[in-house]
Amino acid sequence: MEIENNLPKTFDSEGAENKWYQKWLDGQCFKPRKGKQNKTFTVLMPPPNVTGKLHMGHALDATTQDALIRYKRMKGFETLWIPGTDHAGISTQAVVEKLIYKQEKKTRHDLGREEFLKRVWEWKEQYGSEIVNQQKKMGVSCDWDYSTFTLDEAPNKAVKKFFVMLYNEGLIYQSDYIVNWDPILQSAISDAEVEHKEVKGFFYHLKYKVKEDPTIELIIATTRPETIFADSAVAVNPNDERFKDLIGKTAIVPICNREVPIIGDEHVDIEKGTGCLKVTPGHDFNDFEIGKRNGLPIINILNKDGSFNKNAPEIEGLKPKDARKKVEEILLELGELVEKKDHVHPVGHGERSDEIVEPMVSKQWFVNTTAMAEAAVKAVEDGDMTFFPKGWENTYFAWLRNPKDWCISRQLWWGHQIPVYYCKKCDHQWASEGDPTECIQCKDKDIFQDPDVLDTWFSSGLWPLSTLGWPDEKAMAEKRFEDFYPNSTLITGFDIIFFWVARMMMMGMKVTNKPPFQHVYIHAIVRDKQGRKMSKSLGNGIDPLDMVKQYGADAMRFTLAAGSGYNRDLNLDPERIEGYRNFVNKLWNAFRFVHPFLDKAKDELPVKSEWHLHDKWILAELNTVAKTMNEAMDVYRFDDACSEIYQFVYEKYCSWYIELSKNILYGNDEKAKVIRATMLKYCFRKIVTLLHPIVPFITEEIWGYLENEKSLLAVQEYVEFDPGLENTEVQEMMNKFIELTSGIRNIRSSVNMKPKDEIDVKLFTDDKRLAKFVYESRHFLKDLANVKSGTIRNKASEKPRRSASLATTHTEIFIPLEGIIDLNEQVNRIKKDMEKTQAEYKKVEAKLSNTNFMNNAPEEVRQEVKEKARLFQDKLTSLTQILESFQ
RNA sequence: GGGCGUUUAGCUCAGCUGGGAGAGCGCUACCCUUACAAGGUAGAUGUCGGGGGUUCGAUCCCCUCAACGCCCACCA
Repeated sequence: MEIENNLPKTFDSEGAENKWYQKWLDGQCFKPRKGKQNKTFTVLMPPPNVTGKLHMGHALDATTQDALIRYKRMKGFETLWIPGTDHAGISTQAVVEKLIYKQEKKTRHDLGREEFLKRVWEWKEQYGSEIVNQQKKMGVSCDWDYSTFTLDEAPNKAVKKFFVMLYNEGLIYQSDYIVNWDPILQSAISDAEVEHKEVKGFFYHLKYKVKEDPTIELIIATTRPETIFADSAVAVNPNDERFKDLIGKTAIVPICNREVPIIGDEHVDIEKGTGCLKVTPGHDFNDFEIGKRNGLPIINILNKDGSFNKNAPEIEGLKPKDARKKVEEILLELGELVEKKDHVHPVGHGERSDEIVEPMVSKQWFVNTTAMAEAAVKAVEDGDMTFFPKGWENTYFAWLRNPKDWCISRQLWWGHQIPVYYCKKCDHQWASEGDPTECIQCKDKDIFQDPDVLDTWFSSGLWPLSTLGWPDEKAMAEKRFEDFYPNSTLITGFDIIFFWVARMMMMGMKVTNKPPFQHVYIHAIVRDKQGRKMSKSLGNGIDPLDMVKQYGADAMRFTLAAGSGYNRDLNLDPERIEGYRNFVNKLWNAFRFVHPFLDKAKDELPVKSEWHLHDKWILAELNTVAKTMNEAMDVYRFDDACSEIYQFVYEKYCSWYIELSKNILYGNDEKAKVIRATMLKYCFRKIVTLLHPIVPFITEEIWGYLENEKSLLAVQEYVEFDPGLENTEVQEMMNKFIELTSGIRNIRSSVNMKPKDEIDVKLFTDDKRLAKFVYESRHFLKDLANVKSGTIRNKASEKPRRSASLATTHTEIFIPLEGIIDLNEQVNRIKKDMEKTQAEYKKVEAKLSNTNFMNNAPEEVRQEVKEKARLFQDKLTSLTQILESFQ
């Protein structure tokens, strides 16, 4: 019979992507709507940088979040997924500065602050939404009306409100402090933005003379000889027998001949270096502390661009690298350099600029995080917020249990300007949420705002609050702050646990006393197939948009979801995307098979008494999958959810149920046809429903055919476990039936039979239920293994001799082919099977004859082992008899 | 220096509270069988990093060694 099929042989992913995304938007599917759970579920998207281009990390973010939010939406939660973009102070400013310089050879200083900011905004309007369009290609189902930019009015209000709050509590303070100074950005950066890298350098040993006794020469080890101009002391350990008598005397710094005190400080390690330390409070973190303890002066020898200033006249204007050479030369001339040897040591680099950061003392704004960090730790300890996988809380704790004050000022222009004002007349300083025009103390109009902007993470940290309108009451009501705060789950990568997660926790709890989210799911970092980080310099990046174009968004998404469980790396090989594209196509073709019979199918399942054994089986299997998938999705095991449904579609639905349906659908029993068509359709509905959160496009496309586009799958109810569909007996029978069928195919293959060759099969089993099952399925064996005729009897019956045969633990299979087959080959095959089975039998036998095992193992386990032994024995008996038949 | 993690089939990884080693991809043979060659059927492949211990029993728990990775740390 020829069945007409007007569906294309391969799934048109691009067509479906364009069509359905628009339909979802038109249908308002991504807006919150009340469901049967009567609870909300909120996810906040980590805002990508406006300068960004969608990379695999974003794609993974998008996939896991979208799968989760679609799942919860279908489960009947009132879902909200909030999108947005980040102004990314440093990188955006850098991008635009570069562009302007390239086009006009002008720096930002040439343009002035106001004009420069205007240009950045123009750039943002033009290019800032690119990444949003790219996200849409992945099918993200966020509520775009909630979309927020970190420099929008709402976040700006939030930042000011929070800043002023802390300022007035005394938790924000300004201080001369040693900070990491990035000479490229010409700004302070926070500790977290410093990356330590191993750098090859030298260990220099320098001579310092002692003024009181010119015969003594102190040898001091340093990796940075150029900083001697900033030395304000020499320190030794007060317990160091070699040097303790020198404490209180005076040392003379080479080149500049400055006289500095020799002091004793516990910090100095007797073992390390030469035991003598030059103290440079202006350009070293430890020395800064030593300086504070001992009241030493701070000498700054650096300009903002990292070059040396007039405090180091011999090297003024030089950058550190050249300065070091020059100083080395001078020291050599003076005979003060006694040794120089290779030395590898970690050096801090700016995360963004990749330039060596210089510790420098400057006036910066800080947040005292002690109390906030404590609260953030407690929330996780108390279980008010939970990490998935749990192990990541260690990283979180490590950061927050040892909090350092957070340097929040940046000497940039693009960002939230610090809301602190100064009066030129009376020098008063205050913080304000508004835009003051006069000094609040002396009422003079001559005031100015602090020129620095805030660290980007200061505004990101308030993201869960500001995206819901906080602190503006009207906006909060509009955005339903009360309903959607706290968020439900935050999904992000482990690299920003302390940059972002920890700060949101601190800031969210400071404002509301509640953690800003209940769960944090930390997903893997996407790497290339060899486990290397994807980077521009290695050129090993995989562009998600290329992959979407090539294989479809669904394949891309399924691959990422299938790779996302509790692992920390996701090594992505494009071949895997291709593999899952094949799966998507498999699903499509399964639907192509079902499609012509849809008009026969009824909307409701027939009464149970009309269900065929195979119907009961597939519904029971489907039900099991529904259970597992729900459980997996609830704990962010996307990998388990994917493999479960993959397995079902391939191994259960396509390989068996569809094959077992052909006989009926191509037959003459009209009533049976209707029932089977109904079953196939019913299953397909459930399959696409289960799969929808992961592969939304193809499932929506198929749903459109199933329901004649009367509804959208995106807002249907998810499949729940139904105890009424459980049927372990039929599942067990079907497994044995599958084993039998594979056995027959195995024999066919072993005698090199062509698929077209028809066979006669004789089965022998003592399992009566199985015999009945096989008997009722007998017509299907033609389709499954080209069986023309056959019998099924109990094992005591007379069996064919010298037959191609095989035994399972429950059944003996014979295909009488005497005269055609190679008897030796058959005998060898049986013998091999026998050896294997015997080995397995021995293992369990050993247990049963071990009295310790019998005395100690639980009853359950003993029974299991006994049952196994029995099965192996049965199989061995069968195999022995078959072998004898060849005698 | 401190901490975390990884080590299971050629590759990427799963294996829950200990009880017969799994998946996907790849590989081999045969097959264009009327949903699908982006497919089907059958098949091969592992001293579960090394050593020790606890246990009737260890891929799983404990100790130890090794290799690799990541994070943190003040550049003597």
